[in-house]
Amino acid sequence: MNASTPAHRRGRVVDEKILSAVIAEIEATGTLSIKVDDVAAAAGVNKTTIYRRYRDRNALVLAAVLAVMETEVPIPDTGSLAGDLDLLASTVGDVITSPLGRALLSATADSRAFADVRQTYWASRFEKASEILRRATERGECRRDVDAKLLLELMVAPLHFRATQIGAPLDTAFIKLQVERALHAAAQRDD
Amino acid sequence: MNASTPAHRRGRVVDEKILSAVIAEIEATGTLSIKVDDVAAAAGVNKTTIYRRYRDRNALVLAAVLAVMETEVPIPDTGSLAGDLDLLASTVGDVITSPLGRALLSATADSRAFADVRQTYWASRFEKASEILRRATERGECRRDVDAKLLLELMVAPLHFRATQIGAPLDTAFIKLQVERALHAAAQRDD
DNA sequence: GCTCAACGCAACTAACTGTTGCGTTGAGTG
DNA sequence: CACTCAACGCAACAGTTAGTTGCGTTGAGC
Repeated sequence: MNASTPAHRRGRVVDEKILSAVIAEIEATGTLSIKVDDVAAAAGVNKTTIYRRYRDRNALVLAAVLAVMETEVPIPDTGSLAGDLDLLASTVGDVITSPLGRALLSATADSRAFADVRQTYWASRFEKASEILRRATERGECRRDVDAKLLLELMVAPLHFRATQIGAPLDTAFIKLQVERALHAAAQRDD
Repeated sequence: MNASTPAHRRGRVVDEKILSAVIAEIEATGTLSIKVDDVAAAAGVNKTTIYRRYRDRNALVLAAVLAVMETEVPIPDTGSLAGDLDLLASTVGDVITSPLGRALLSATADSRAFADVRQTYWASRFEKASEILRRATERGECRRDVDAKLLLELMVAPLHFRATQIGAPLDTAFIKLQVERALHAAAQRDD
């Protein structure tokens, strides 16, 4: 990401060891409140080395989180709007219910920086997923005046709310219901 | 809550001072990660006294949160389903966007106990608000086979998602949109 | 084989949580 | 009024974790 980094080969190897250790630790504990000492031990690296690269623990966790979020999530292209939304909703559901996902989405109040990360994440995700609606419009499966991002937001919101607040399992029936509501909103008006 | 508490009059006064100090501190910092020393200072009470009543900081915060949540929220009764849902959505929006509400709803990963609190809160809230749908059904404003709790959940979810994840303001237009979607779901089928 | 940045290591400081022992206060009882 | 005993204040303490500092060690590249 930063081509200006001179850093001997050692540097890059250590970077990866640290960040993957952070992720492993977050997944193991289900919390962003990980201990720097644990990360150092898991990465086989001294604590001092970590603090030479990151200002404080927050910066460390933030870097690891950003690294994960940069992994591209493929945009579904099944040939039909229903298929695309179904696949997208399932994928989002998986992310939300995974240990790492839950830790990321729930940790918020303690850091303004993470608020930005969340907002950027969803904005980017909805932006890219809008491609689904664009293709659907070309196929005539979708009204031309549909707000793609809003439609996606309203489809994902119930999944997120149920997983984080209600605590109920994200069963396939519930996911399917959200997809159907989205399809209904995208459908041509009959009146 | 505990009738077996003998406690001289001093006890109850101190209880209230402590809990309200906790709430004030949460509102001020926007976090549940408050410092016990600060609470003690704000309550004009010694730290030891707090630890004599609550096992640890988590128990203290939990008690304060529960005390707040026990304050009854009035169920709207405007005479129309649209009016009731509009008022309900606005109230929920206010809660979600308030400093205290945001702190409560976002703090989650660090404590299993808080997960139960959230679930209980929404379950209780939707249960009581179902009365709105029951009255609407009696007035013929609502289909008889509507799942009241599900309808309310799907109306609230976008508000919560936008406030906590998207970070966008909860403007009246967005709230009104959710109310209209709920009304549409409750409406008699025309086919 | 020389150099210098990256790394390891140990010993700190600082902040916060939770504990302990003891002295002090004050509401209820005789 | 005097006595009692639980509730409270207080100070000092132990334990954990974040973050720092100074110095010795290593290893890639010239």
